[in-house]
Amino acid sequence: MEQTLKRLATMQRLQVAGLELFYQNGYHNTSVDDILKKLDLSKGAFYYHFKSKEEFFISIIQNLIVQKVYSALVQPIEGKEDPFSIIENSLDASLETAEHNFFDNGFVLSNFIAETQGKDPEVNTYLNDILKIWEVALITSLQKGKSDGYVARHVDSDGVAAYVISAYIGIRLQMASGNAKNLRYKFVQQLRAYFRSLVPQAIH
Amino acid sequence: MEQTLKRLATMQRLQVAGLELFYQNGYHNTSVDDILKKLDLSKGAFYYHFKSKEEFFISIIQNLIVQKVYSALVQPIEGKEDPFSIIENSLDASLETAEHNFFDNGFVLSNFIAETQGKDPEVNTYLNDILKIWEVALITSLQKGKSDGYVARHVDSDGVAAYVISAYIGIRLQMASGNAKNLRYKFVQQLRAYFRSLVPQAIH
DNA sequence: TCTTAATTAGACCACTTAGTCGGTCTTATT
DNA sequence: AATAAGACCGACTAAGTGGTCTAATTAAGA
Repeated sequence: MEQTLKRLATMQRLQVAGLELFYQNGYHNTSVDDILKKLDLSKGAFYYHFKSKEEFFISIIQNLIVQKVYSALVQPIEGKEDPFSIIENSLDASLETAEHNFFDNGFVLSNFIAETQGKDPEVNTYLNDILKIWEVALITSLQKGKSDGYVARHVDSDGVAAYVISAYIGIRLQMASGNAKNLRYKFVQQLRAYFRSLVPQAIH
Repeated sequence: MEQTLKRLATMQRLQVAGLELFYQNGYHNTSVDDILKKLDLSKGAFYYHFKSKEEFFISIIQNLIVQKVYSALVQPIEGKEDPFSIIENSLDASLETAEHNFFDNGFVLSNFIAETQGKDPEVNTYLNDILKIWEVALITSLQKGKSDGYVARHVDSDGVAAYVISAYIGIRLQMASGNAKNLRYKFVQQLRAYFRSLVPQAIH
């Protein structure tokens, strides 16, 4: 019992430090030794808990990254109100934390997807699965919004979801290169203009 | 004279092969030897023409990538017609070539920007400069569109440009993970809806 | 043809990488 | 206290890594 706790604690420490370094320097550009040095641990410890660097990365994806994305982008839009406003709010909130994070390096998910494209197909799959979760949540929210009269009937929910995801990925990449505050403001403005075109028109 | 030609030819061969491999496997995940092996050249040849791997990469960026982006995304929107339709056309055309490229790994520029974020600040700067060129072209086009009556006066050209770039970056990343054709169609649909909200309203 | 310079070959160096393995310490069980 | 299992250490290996250097080859000009 105490044992398992210690085991999990060490694994968690490794994963947290690993994610931080992978996110900062990229997966291929971060060595296992880098992570170990940061925690004053040894090779033995690492390979006792994980059987390879890749498996380690996958465990990070499935434990930490899923969580991050879910709590920041999926859960907030599971309400019953106007999809457009709750989506806008969740994106804006997420951009705000990015803006105030001095070491922001872009959207974790899209960075890793870009890096593992072609190479590392297995890892890439796990990452895309997370994107898919977000996509489904968006689509669900939009569909419900139709029944509730918030979203125009003719709207293609799939298309809107893909477009929203695209825009978010792109703006995060640009924000990481400076001028985050300004970009965030512009983004929300345009997102709003876009959403306005998808609202049911008042009869006149 | 013959010399210079040969020199340039070899450099070009190295750059083309380098870009291909960097694009496929990432910059950090491609060794100089990989490139050399592909061309049956030796270390000596490489370091005779380029003084380091990084300088080599920068030369690729400034020769090949600039060209690619310019001819695909900047030049096509330098017309005098409706900005929205020429922008839409240039993006669609660019997505079409991506769709039909079986080895599409996403948008070259954004992939490299993501990879060199934090690490490799110099390289990152050169890449962002190219994005900037595109941004300026978009803004110019939109501004001209206002005088010509294609774009509503109240529109924030900077914001629209940033938003268009974002969306394009994001959709390219998603397209690389399969289902390209469908995504392209959805993207253009939504882009059109968005643009409609930025057109001057007919007086009624 | 002889000389000189441009270009390429490839052995070599110092260093880093992911992963292994025999051993050690620590904790739980009897 | 004795035993066993869990957790960790750190030297080591084999395969790369970017980059250097000398020698060989090729082409140009006299």
